[in-house]
Amino acid sequence: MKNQGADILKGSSLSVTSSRKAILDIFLGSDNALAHQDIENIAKQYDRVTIYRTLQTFLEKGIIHSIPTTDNIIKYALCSDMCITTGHHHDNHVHFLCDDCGKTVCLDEVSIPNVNLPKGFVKKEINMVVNGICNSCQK
Amino acid sequence: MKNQGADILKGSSLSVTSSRKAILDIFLGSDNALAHQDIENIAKQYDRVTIYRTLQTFLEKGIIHSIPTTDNIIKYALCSDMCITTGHHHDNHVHFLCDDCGKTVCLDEVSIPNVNLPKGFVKKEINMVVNGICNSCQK
DNA sequence: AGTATTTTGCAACAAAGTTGCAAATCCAAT
DNA sequence: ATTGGATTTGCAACTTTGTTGCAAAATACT
Repeated sequence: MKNQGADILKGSSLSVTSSRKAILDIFLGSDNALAHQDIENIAKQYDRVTIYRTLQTFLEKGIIHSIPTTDNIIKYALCSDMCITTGHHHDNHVHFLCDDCGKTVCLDEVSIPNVNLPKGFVKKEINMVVNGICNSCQK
Repeated sequence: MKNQGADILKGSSLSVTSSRKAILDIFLGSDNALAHQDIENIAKQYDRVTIYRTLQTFLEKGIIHSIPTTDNIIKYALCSDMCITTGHHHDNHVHFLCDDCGKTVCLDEVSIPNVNLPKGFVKKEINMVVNGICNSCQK
């Protein structure tokens, strides 16, 4: 557990740098998806540009995935272990955006149902984002 | 049909101005969803700020809806007649984003399937965006 | 440890979005 | 149709977000 971040980086054949470890640790320690801005606020010691490039790299390597949300802020979350180890994305889960606290979470246990598209449309990827009130804000 | 734009504006108790009519006409004449930038390119005679404000107003009045897409560009499309007349949103259709031509279209005939959320989560709105190849780019 | 490669931070820039305010436009009531 | 009040527009200035090139620093390889 000690060097989980470094292990993930090595596993994706990325060089292990302090900024990458720090950003990865932020994701590992967060229970919700994070926007670029969130990372910037927490990892103040690193340059804006470095954070942009790191997130980009993580996306390409499949370490994180991006979530298109209705509040027009791209959020990122760690991919499940399976994603990282196989290199294939199985982001087949629903995302939830709380209208109250604004947090975006992966509902890993809720998989996206299938849909039938009209003739001529070929499906490659599906994103499903549900807005509402999350379990913490609920009362 | 002549003053469809003006009628929609009056129906939403908005004053009828040339920019609003022009932007509404662009939507009425388009078969796919449009980004702010698209509008700006077509309606060159109007100020950027006016377009931002007009889109904002249309959103608030429920004349258009926004579609969160994976390409990180918010796109807007007209709401169905039912949306506008009832004032309630029934954007219960799937959106399709073509990876080839980049167009985003409403699949009005494909409704979003239901999902069961974990205990404590209350669903208010669902967005479903499918990426792939559209019927025009296929072949 | 020494060298080649990769990554970082800085500066400068480009694009996207916001705000305040005066001038122009629209609407409603004479 | 004209006038007066409210709304909308365009401009300017600004903030935020994202990008690019390059030299210095850190990392990896042997």
